[in-house]
Amino acid sequence: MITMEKETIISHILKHITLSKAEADLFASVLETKHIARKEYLLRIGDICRYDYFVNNGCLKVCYIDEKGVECIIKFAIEDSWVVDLDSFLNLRPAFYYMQAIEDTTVCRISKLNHDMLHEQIPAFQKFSNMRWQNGFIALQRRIQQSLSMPAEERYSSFKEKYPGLEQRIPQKLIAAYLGVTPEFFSLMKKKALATIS
Amino acid sequence: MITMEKETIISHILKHITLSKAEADLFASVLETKHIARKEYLLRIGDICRYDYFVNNGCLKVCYIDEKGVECIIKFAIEDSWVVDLDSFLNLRPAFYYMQAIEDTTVCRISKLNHDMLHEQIPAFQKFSNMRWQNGFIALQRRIQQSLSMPAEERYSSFKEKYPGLEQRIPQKLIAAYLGVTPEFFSLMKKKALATIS
DNA sequence: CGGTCTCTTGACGGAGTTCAAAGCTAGTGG
DNA sequence: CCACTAGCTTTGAACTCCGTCAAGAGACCG
Repeated sequence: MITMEKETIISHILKHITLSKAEADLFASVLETKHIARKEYLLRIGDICRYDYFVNNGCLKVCYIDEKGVECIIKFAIEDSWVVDLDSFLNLRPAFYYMQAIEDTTVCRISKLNHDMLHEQIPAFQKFSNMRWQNGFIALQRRIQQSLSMPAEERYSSFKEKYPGLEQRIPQKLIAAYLGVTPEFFSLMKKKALATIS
Repeated sequence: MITMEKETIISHILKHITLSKAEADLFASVLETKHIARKEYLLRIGDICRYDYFVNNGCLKVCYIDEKGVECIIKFAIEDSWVVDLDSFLNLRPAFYYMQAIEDTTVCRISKLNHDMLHEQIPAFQKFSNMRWQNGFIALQRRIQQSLSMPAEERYSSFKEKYPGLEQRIPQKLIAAYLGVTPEFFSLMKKKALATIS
């Protein structure tokens, strides 16, 4: 059965590669749709990440806990984006990251077994994967630059560009955790920014 | 002709995938060896990165200049590692990074045309690429964590783990640029670390 | 030798943290 | 529909890490 969620993910993929009808059907057949309520976990630290996820709607945070016990957010997974703990998924290692729903969220997931099968059966899918990780690599490089050489205020601007509208949907302490500053400092920073404008 | 440099890169690849004799020969036939003297550039900002490089020996720095005019080093390319400005190479965009030799260096390079050809002709090569960018992605994620949540001293430890012995080969201001601190602060930090031990 | 590059040292300033307290919001249950 | 609580946000003071500027000490070329 082809649900609306499956339609979305397939049309997302078709933006990047071409699939025959048979290939698209094969792909659709291995997708599983899953709902996660706000505050529920999609993956916990130490679990093995056995699925690759595509977010249909809602929003997840991907985090880890640093040595001081502080939650750091490395990415928000919003609608139309992929999310996986790659190291755990590929190498069957305990997950370093955890993923938790910030809003009620719907995802499509693909098991590792099916993921490998798709790579074998569909050459274009291999190509899609390649593109995905190359682009992911480029995006991460950009984030490293920013965290190395931009002050919090500019990182905040980048956040707003990268996730338009997300600021209105989530508590601001999560933005602080994404930027790598304390909620207290983030609050100050916003106030100062406003004062500069008016 | 199969030179020593070509041997090295091929045996590097064979650690990860299997190639037939014909495939290995095809691969070897498109490699070009190139020498870069210390302080020479392999790529300048704004150029198009037309090759994918494998470093046989020596060392390069991969850098950009931030808005304040400071050189930031995002990676050292030492012997047995790959280096390319991915965004420039894939999308034919002006390079954001530059690459300069820190020591006399020998590389093997593959043009974009041949790179694409290898992907078409050798399925295993596609797989190798995939692996490369997935691992690159995992490594970058780790570096983001570090720059977000570790003080300079711990980032310094990671540097020493990641590039064993490199510290002795390069000026310490380059390490500071890699860690994202000023040479002055780095000098202080090292002194303090020594004082703590003794 | 002399000049450039690199490393060290010190005084000072600013960005961001920590801790603590108080004010706000938004659920939640009665 | 109100009251209560838990979590979020703001504010402020003291503190830390790290940057800037400046000056001197080595070190490595030509």
